[in-house]
Amino acid sequence: MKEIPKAYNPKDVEDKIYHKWEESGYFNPDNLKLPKNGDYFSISMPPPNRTGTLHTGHATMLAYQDLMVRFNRLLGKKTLWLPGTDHAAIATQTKVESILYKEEKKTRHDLGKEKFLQKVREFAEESKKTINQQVRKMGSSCDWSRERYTLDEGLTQVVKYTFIKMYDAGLIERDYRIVNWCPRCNSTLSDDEVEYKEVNAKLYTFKYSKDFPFAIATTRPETKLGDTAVAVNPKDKRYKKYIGKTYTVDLGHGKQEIKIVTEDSVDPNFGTGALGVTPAHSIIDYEIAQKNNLPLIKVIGEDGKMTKEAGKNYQDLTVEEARDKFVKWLEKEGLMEKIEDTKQNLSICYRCDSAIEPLPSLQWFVRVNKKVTLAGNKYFQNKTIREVALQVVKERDIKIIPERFEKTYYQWLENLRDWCISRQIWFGHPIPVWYKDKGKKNEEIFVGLEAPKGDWVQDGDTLDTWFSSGLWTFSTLLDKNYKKYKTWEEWLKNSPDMQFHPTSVMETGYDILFFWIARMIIQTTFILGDIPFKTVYLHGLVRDEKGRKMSKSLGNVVDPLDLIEKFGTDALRVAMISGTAAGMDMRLYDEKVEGARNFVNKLWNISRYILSSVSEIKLVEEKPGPKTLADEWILARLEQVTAEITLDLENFNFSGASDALRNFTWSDLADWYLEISKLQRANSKLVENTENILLYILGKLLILWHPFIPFVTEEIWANFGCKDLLMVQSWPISKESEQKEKIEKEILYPFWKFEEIMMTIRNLRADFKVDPAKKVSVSIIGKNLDKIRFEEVKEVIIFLARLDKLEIEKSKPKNSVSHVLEGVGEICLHLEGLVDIKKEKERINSEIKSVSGFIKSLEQKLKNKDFVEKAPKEVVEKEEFKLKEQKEKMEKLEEQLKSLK
RNA sequence: GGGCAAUUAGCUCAGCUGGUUAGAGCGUUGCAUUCACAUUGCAAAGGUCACUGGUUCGAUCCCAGUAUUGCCCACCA
Repeated sequence: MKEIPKAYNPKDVEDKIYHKWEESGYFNPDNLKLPKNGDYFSISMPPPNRTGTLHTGHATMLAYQDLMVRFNRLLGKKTLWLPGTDHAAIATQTKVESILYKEEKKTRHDLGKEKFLQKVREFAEESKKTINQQVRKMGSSCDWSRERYTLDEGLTQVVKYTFIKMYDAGLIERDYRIVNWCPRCNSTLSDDEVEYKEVNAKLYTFKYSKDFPFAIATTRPETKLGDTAVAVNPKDKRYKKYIGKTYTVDLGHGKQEIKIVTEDSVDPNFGTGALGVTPAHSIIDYEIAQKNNLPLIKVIGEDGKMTKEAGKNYQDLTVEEARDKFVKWLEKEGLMEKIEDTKQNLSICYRCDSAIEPLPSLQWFVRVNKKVTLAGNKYFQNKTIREVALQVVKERDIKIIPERFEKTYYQWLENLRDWCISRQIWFGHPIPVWYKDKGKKNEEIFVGLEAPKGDWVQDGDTLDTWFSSGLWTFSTLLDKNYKKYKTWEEWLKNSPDMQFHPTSVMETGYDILFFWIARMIIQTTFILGDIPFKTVYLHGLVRDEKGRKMSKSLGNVVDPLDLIEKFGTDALRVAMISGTAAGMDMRLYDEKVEGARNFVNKLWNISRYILSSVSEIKLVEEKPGPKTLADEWILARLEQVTAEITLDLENFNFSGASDALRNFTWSDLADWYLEISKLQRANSKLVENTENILLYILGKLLILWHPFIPFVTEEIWANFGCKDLLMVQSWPISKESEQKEKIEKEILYPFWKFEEIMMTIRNLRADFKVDPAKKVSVSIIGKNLDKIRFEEVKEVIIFLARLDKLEIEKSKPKNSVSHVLEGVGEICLHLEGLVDIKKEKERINSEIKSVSGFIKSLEQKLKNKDFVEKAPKEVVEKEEFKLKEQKEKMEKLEEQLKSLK
């Protein structure tokens, strides 16, 4: 007898087990013993931002990824899960700025660039430590020896090369365009980094001047100081006569020319139907201006204040001040017609929630609509970035799960504008561009890895953080010692770890489909001429109990570490994976994790029962021969559930796999076979074999559960006294050829037989036979079911009592039960009753009709060559099996019908 | 405005290309329980699969429409 604690206590084992794993070196694929077929499986961990701590989103991704990684490692594949962190330029800088202000009431400018960056680096380093510790807490089996950081030397080198290559190909250019400007972050943002918020606003309707023929409406009067046109719908009769004319107006800051132009998108029913065009401060207006060759007047500056061009009266005022002043002026001049309340969709910065100010600025852009041809690149042959990004998904080089997100992705690509990649942030990858005589007429530009000799000044901006994240799947696999390689091409080609590229799966939340997934596809196809990953699996977002998004202001943020503290990592992992479907949001709350914890404890006690009671603890690797029907049944169920969850896991149906395994473990194994085993072990002829079966099943079960709940399974495994760890055992799957035979002989037969008995007993169902004498007989026969589950047998009686056709009273069911209780070997009940032949005939006939229809449709399906050839084997086999089943059923029904006549 | 999804038990959700009796967890109710496990066992109650039509021998599933909710994108100046 071995002493095992009554309840599983995760706190006692988790850290200890993780240590064991880490020390074993098995996280590193170089240390795995591998079979000949060299299949690999790799995942790049989406690098958490170095902004602080782990949240539920991270916990979710870690649970899913570790599940896949452990499963594939057990399958014997060369498995790599590469961890790392992201510098998250804007997010990290913002965070440090707010800490700095809170603690010292200083801004980054008070400190100066170098000192401030030093602070950010320290903060990022601290965050990394915390995060890595928490990633370990989740049980992640990632290879720490390959850990990377987006600001690593090697990765920085890749970023530079990529920039240069894209610049040389003409895909990156510097241009003066309207950008999204965040006055608080003091930086540009890409279109995807802009969010929207509905706010109450005022809609002002006014005329530019007394002699201007009609009024316009706007929520932002102060920008009208920069208007150069008014756009009307070409079909709008009211304004037809003014189209093409130019008016000179004075808005109190000098003369300005307003031209009347047409634009299809103008809604004649909104406001006055006339749109004041401010080319410098609205992207739409900018596009209208370009079509009509209108000048730009920049009235708002990067600091969020009015510029010189806004006129003396307004210069240096904030936007709000300028608005008040201008509105007062309009009212005084009698130009204001009305002020109404309205709702406005305000654009805000996704990091700091400040209002975005669109304004023209000289920035670096990635051109998405320029056709390029790259030597040796199978994708870029006279194609644009947009076309290639579309192609790889449309042609299924990359598969997205769930599929519906492919459509979302296409839509994003259709609306895609050039990507602004320069940021006026200090923390990040400097842009590898140098200028001579910057801003002067004879300005020279140099794009390269290092500063050229002479009087050159580097671009002060940094790159969008997603520019470096977009390279993540391969930049992390390149040899750290890049100096070893003569050329960039050699580095890409000959780095040993590039054997893991393209990565097998990219697993992440659907919220960064555009931010990240799309960028990786764009950049990787450009640089490597290859895809970054074969499959994208998108999980949903974690919400609170009421389905709300977690947010600090609501105070409903769930800390995964709290849940781990309360229920253990394994429980949290199961809770996150079960009861969800791909891409669907999930709710997380204590009760759910508690349920999972209870299951983990159940598994613990199953093994406690087995391990503490067998005469000898040993690993039984060969399947013991079954001696009873119950043995046959449980072994067959194990095979069946193994096949089922293997298929589920391969098809990314994680929730289905965990449900199936849980049902097998709890209902079949614990509730049935373990009870039966107690009786079998009382029999001296069966005891040894039964114990072997228990040990065999437990061993396999631990492997099957390991990807889901690695800690508890590894801890139980240790009791077997094996040298090697559970995490590197072999997944129990038999060879394909054997599999088919097994299904016929070993799985189906005992499964159905025992299942039938259980069904009969449990679900109050029995096999009916109607004989010519109008009598119904119900019989239940099961060997080796003696003295087991008497409660269940009671149900049979209750069932019979419910069939009012049967003369139940006479058979005294209660006595029958006691009779059965005492009986040994066989349970046999026999009851008789009357049946309505007419109704029975009708029932059978209608059933025959439906079954024959079913058979017909199945036969048709199997005749269809397209289906037989294209559908997966399992599906075709399943259909064939169904046909067989239905034909048998048909025979039975016909027999029944005959017997009624 | 465009798109995507959801609507299944009191609650949270599964349901894998249409097939006998629609499932699970939690909750509720009753009973049991020194024998691996109260983090337990056995059972019960609880569903017109949102609604209306259509296709089919057969629809929770496919098609059309309606209603409600959520999300994404575009954006109203």
